[in-house]
Amino acid sequence: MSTIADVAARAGVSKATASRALSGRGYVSEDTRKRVADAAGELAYVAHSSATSLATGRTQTVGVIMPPVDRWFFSELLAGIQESLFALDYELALYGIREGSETRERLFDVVLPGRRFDGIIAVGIQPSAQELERLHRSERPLVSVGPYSEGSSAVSIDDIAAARIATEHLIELGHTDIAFVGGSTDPDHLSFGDAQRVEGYLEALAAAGLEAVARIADARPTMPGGYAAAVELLGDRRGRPTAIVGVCDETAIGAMIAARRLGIAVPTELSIVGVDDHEHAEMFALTTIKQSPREQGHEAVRLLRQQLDHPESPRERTVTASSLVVRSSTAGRR
Amino acid sequence: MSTIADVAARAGVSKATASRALSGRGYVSEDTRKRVADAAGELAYVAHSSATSLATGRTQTVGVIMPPVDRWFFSELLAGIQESLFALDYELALYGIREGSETRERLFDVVLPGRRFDGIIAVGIQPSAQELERLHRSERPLVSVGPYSEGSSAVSIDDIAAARIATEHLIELGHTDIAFVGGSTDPDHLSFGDAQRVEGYLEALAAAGLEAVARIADARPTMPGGYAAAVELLGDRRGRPTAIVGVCDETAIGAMIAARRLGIAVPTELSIVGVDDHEHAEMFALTTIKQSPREQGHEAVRLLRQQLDHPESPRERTVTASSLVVRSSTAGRR
DNA sequence: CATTCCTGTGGAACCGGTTCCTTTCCGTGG
DNA sequence: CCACGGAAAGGAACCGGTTCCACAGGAATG
Repeated sequence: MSTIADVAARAGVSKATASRALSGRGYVSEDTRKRVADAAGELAYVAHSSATSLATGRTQTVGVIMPPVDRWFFSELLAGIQESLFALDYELALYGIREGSETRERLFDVVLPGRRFDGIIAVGIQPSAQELERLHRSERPLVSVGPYSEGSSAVSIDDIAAARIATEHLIELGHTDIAFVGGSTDPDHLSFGDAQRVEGYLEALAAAGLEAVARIADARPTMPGGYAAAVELLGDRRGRPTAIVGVCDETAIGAMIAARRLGIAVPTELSIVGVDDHEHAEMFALTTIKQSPREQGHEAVRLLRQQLDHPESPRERTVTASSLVVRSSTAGRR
Repeated sequence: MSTIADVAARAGVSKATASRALSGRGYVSEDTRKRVADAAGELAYVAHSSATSLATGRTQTVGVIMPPVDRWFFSELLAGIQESLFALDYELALYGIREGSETRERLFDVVLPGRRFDGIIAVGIQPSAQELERLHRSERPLVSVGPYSEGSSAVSIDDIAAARIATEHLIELGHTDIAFVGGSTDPDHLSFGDAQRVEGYLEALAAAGLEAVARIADARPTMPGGYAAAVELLGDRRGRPTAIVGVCDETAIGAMIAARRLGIAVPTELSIVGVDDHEHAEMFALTTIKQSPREQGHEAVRLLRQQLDHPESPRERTVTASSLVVRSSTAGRR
């Protein structure tokens, strides 16, 4: 492995000049620049990243803190972040967060102050006041995706609006008995965005004077979760709702499959609407609210870069639009 | 941000002693060690990772090269890798590979020689001879998951056996007209493991003297992919097969849903078997071949660590077992 | 013609750790 | 009593870059 000293020697210049020639900063004659470039090429020289980081104070790495990527939304988001970072020549250090706070502690106590990265994208976590304080002291810009924290940039969907629009769509179709699948009585078990979706559902009902009939079924935000919850919800033939709002498309699709198994026709006997526009939504002809997690990933990187390049620029908050996509899982109430 | 010099000054010792006290290497009196530890605690000292890397030549980072995590298998695998690396105090640098080889080139030309990580886990890619050569020259251990390359450790499922067992199961049930969903006529479009699954299917048929009736339907390894292929395959009422092997569970589930839509009863009129034991397999009562991608992730890290700690140790190849899980999507031929 | 400015380059310091080498001190064995 | 060995600690070199500063030479300006 060759070092910049080797390159300099071969090109017959000093280390300083070689460094300038390669980075393009400072005065170097065209002739010298070329000689250095050739020497570097011949030696297949690549700068040692740790040395560069130590000297410059920048690591060209972004830390991404994220829940398990087993949900479509997160995997798409990660793909978006990856694409954008790659285009900007940044590395991506991935940190998973699980239930146990052990991970989280170590992240904030050791990893962050280790100055391993220039900035952070935190997905779906709301840092505590103490954690925010640490972040702030570490002087590293943070962009959160999902929850919004004072003093940092954020990109989020308006989860309240999304669920409200979904619910309103059903109300407009004449439904009055609309259940929500995917809530949780345990607030710790409900992600920030999912909690807001519950809220949006309740808002829409209240606006239509239907708050009294609100029904929230617990379910994990997965297809089996939606399936199980729907089996229970729809089991009672007379008491069952005429429409369902799923906390996300996975849940909605699970409910849809449950309905089919129970012999309940969708959409004639039961309307279902989801949120996300999951890649499977089209196959199931699911009416849903479209989000673009991949684009949110791009946006998160854009915001982070803004702060990396211009540390004094104001924090921004991007709220991405969501739109209703009507397919064939919803129909007017008979 | 405090440095080790600050800690040393506060504890009244030299940098060298402070370093030894904190790392636990070399002679330090118990008394001094404690003073240094206290000083470090008071200053909330955390070593600068770039400085440590530069000095030691180790980055405590593992590069993970992986296809998009939108398939369940890969997201589980990633989760497994993450868990194990975290437990070992290693960072995880994630690199996505997409169709375009641009990513791949940059990876091998710039990222690898930049000595950003101590070792690599490559998932589902078969490095070219030239790439292997580079890897070898960079002296960084490689563990591949999936394809096996000469001179590196690998963890893989026996994909051939998996598909063979699935197909044999159907043959034992009396099926003779068994289609495979999820092949591809374009070999570039078929991952290494998926190609082996096609092979296993053909092997089983051949062993039963059924090679003449082999039918391979093109489909992407996703639920919609399986759905679309199955709709076409099952559309012809008289020519349709009595059993289907899916290249993976997603495809198999897609086929299952297609069958239901077409009014074909599973398993009485059509048996379906998948490969993976996807988290949704149970909900669909899908008979399948169980893999444990998460454990494969753990295993990959174990193999890598082996090489990091003992560079001269022989390369290992782990082939994880797969077992048939019979649920209710398969039945004897009527 | 003297001053100033700008370009091009090299020497040396620096980033923040780790580690080699040396010195001092003390206890032990011959 | 002296030689020796091991514990404890410090000084300095080193890892491989970047950048500050000094300096030389030529062009432009007054």
